Amino acid sequence: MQDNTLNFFEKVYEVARQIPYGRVTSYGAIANHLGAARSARMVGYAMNGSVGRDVPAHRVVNSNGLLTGKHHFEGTNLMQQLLESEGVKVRNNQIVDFDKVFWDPGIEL
DNA sequence: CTCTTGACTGAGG
DNA sequence: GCCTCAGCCAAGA
Repeated sequence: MQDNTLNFFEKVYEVARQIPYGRVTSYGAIANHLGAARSARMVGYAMNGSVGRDVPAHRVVNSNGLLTGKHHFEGTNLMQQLLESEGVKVRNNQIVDFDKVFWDPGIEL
């Protein structure tokens, strides 16, 4: 499905959608894989449109493993619940074993 | 075209 | 370890 008309947003969706169960990644990692390493903010920005798509935005966090985007979810801890539901432990809006659950699109892809 | 905003990141104190 | 500053790029008004 390599649509030649892949927009920046859609590219982000494609990668985020491939995040395996119980794994997470960072905006920079996705952006880097897209070739726009300096566009990590755009990745998060694109996630705003991820609602209504098959994009598990709750699996995407910042480089610190902090759930920066939890405010964009419905509840106050919905994002955390989703992660914990997948086996990802979260502590104070931050992923505990971030190094272990981290998923690098440039390595496993 | 110009300005603002933003779910980021890395470097410096 | 914590806080602050600057750079980065894309979309919307």
